[in-house]
Amino acid sequence: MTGPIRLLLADDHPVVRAGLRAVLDTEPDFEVVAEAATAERAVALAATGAFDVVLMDLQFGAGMHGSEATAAITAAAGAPRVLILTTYESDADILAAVEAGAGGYLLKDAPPQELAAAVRTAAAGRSALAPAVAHRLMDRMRTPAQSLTKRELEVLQLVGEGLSNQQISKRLFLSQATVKSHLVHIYAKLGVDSRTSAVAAATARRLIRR
Amino acid sequence: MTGPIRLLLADDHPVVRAGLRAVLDTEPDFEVVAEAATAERAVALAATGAFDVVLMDLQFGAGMHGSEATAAITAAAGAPRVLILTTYESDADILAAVEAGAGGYLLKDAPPQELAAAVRTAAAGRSALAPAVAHRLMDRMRTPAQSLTKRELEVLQLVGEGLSNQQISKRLFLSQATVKSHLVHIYAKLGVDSRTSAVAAATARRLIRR
DNA sequence: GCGGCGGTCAACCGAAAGGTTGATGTCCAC
DNA sequence: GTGGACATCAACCTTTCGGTTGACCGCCGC
Repeated sequence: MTGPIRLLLADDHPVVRAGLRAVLDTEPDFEVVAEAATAERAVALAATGAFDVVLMDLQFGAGMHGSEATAAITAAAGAPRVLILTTYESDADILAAVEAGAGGYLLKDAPPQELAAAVRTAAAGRSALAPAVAHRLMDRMRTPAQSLTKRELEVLQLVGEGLSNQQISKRLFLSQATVKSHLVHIYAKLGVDSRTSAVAAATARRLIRR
Repeated sequence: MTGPIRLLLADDHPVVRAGLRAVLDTEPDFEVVAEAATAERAVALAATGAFDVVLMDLQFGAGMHGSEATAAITAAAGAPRVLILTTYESDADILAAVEAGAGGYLLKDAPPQELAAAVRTAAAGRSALAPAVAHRLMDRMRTPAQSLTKRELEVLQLVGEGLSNQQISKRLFLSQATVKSHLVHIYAKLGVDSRTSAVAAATARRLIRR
């Protein structure tokens, strides 16, 4: 890398953007080139090819979700690396982000030097994971039997939001039979026997976000 | 007020503190005197009397909650004004903050100039509310209190822990008919039609703890 | 190629939950 | 002491959910 690492900050909170800029601009090898207040704007800016690393929030107030934007950005050839920077770590979020092609997953409570190190790691083409996130992934590897699949987490997340099987089937373009099938597997893996206890168990294990 | 407005920033995210500092330090009449990464630390610092306004987050990663800290700070004579600065606006959060003596309630997605204006408003002894928050309070005034009774919350809490009506009835020494009766009232008050969506709604409004 | 896994769907049944009506009793406020 | 809010329970009915069995397909690894 000849020049500085060129950064795009994507977060809907002006204060967070200012904080990231303050923290990262002091690093001599970084250059914060632009900011985006929406995921859509981040996708558009990233397509210009003017960035090496995108720092991407997951939750935007409205519109596209961060993981969708990540997928859109990384789909292009010569795309910048995308670093997820969010407040929570749930299996559902982490899997969606990795699936979307994220080059790292950080938590907003990270100290500045950890943040800077992760950006350099991502810029170098390696994966940058927050310790808490890495720990969760290791746990998942160790016990693959009782871990939920991506699809199961997707269903469980919607259950946690209070949707009925009918509503979930429509949201995910499935039949109710398939939703029930997933739920049966989920119950077995979590050792429960109802949707409410599944949500309680999943919340306790931070499998889904509340 | 003779000197500048002296500020204390209380937030567990280094990035957010840096952002607030960056945004507020550019105002000539503000002086960010100190930062606190925990609510406990904020209470201790506020007691020194070296501040005019405290910018307080509600959710800290661990330990005391922001509304508890607010109550502790405002209880003292000659206490600084406390401005809540958080991501979400739930009825329960807002009420707890007002109850605790907060002098304002802002959302983190506020533009910097709105933030600065709110700080000056609070320093002058007036109440500073974000438009979205003010709107919620007006809504609450218009619609009569529809709050859940103690017994209903008790039932809802158990529903949230994943118990069936049968299990709840045994736990509370009731018939299933009574449990169902409570649930019907709960659904009506929350505007939902299933136990899972009731839990989701109650969680979002911080009516029950998870 | 074959088996296993993940994802999809159908049909069926019993159990649980949702919804309604109506009733009793207590407590408190006006 | 009358009305209202809260809590308790019963009977009844409809809908949803939980559980099972069985099936088909695509993908990946051996």
